[in-house]
Amino acid sequence: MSKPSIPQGTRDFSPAEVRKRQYIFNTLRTIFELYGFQPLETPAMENLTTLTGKYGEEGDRLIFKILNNGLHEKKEADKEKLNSEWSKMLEKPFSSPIVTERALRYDLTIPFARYVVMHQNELAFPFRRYQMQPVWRADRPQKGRYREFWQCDADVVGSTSLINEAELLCIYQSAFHNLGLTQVTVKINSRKLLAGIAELCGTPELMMDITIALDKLDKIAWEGVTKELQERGISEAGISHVEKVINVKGNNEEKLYALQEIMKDSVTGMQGINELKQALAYHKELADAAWDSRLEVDVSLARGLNYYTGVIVEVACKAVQMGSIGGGGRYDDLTGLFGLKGLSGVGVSFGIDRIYDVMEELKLFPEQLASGADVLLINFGGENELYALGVLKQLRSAGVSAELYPDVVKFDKQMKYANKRGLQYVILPGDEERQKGMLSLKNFNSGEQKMLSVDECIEIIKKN
RNA sequence: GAGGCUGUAGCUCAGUUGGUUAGAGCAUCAGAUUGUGGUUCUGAGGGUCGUGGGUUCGAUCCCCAUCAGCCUCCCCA
Repeated sequence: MSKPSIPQGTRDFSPAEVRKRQYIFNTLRTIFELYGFQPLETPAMENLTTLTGKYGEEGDRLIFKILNNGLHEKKEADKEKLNSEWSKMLEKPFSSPIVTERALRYDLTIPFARYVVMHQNELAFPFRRYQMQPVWRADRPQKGRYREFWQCDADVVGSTSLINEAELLCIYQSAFHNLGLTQVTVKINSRKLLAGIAELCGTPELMMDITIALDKLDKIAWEGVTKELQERGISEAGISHVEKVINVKGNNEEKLYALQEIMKDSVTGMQGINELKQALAYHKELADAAWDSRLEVDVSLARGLNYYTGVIVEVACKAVQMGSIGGGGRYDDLTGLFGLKGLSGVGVSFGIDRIYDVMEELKLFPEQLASGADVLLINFGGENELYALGVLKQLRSAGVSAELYPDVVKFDKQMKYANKRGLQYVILPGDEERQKGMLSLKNFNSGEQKMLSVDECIEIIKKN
């Protein structure tokens, strides 16, 4: 017999971990609902053709594909085809519907776009939805990177208003505030601003190259970026333009003001700046002064996914060495990929596994999440067992979460069980208690024990 | 796709410059204590030293291969 194990990059979540994760989910769900977003769930698997080509070349490689069933049952003619397709797959990155036609969900945005197109006639636009489900990526696991992880997304489709951007920024800030996660920075930029930079360089077609190089600024510093820009074919004049842009300092207003001067010859760039200004202006009206996460215009922010077209955001927590804990942006024609033109969308994503890791490292989970039921009834067997069942019923109908030890085993074993479970109270329904119609209630934290009626027990337990 | 580190009890890890019977802590079980847990004491069980091969009189240790896990780059949540 082999040792039991789980696939690389996946995890079991033990009770205490699930409680903490639910705490995050519940916090986010409350906010999403408060902002008027509706819940949506989509299948764990999608047709492979729905996913391929949406995440770039690297993304395609990371899609978990599902092998078709019943390959051995194919007719002989099909098997020849199967063999040749299989050979191709061994030579190069290649997929064939005869071998695999389904794949695990890679993110929540593309399935959402697919859903919107399929249900366009039923939906009231602008459609606001939130979705909290696992996604899978065939990446190599490392710190903060899993092959199965959960995303919580909020998107609005069918509206170009920058109020949406402002609302989503508020959702981020509100969520991190409610989770007690400080030292969070929400970075904001615009793809149009990046396009404007490329225009200024005289090489608008190299926007992606400039973007990718610029994105590495905090890792490889300006010198490294310069080198990379040279390698990617940007002229010296262009590089000096880029340098001017990234050297813009100050608060958000000052930065945008300065960028306006630099960008004045680029229509697209100016558009990006104006959008940022407008989004921030709306945000100012909507934001709560108590939220302490920073909102920072960062022209080096790029975002990998290639469907973004407008404002883009990314969230980082400076207190912990960890990749981004969230990201998002506007995509002008996402549903166009599935044949529905002219619908603009904007959304944000929370990486809840990373948020969990960060909160764990910073010890931000509330203490009381750890415990489960409130009280254990000791099983003394015989008539006492029946007496205990009656008490159990009363406790539960009063809303006290309670359990009876199901087996008649040694007293100290039952007590040890209660202790290990971290329960607050133990009730001893023994001979004496039963005869008096009372209960002994023991508080496990103080060690104090009293003979009480059921109602008194309920009152004390509920008060705690 | 490239590179680095680590595989010894259920868990976390010692260990042997190659030697007979491989250890500790935690956990588990039993007892001290058959209606009082969390503290303490006593005892017990538990290992193909990741797998395969090589060197050797002898390998958990050295060499090669392989698998798995962790980490870094790339990319991302």
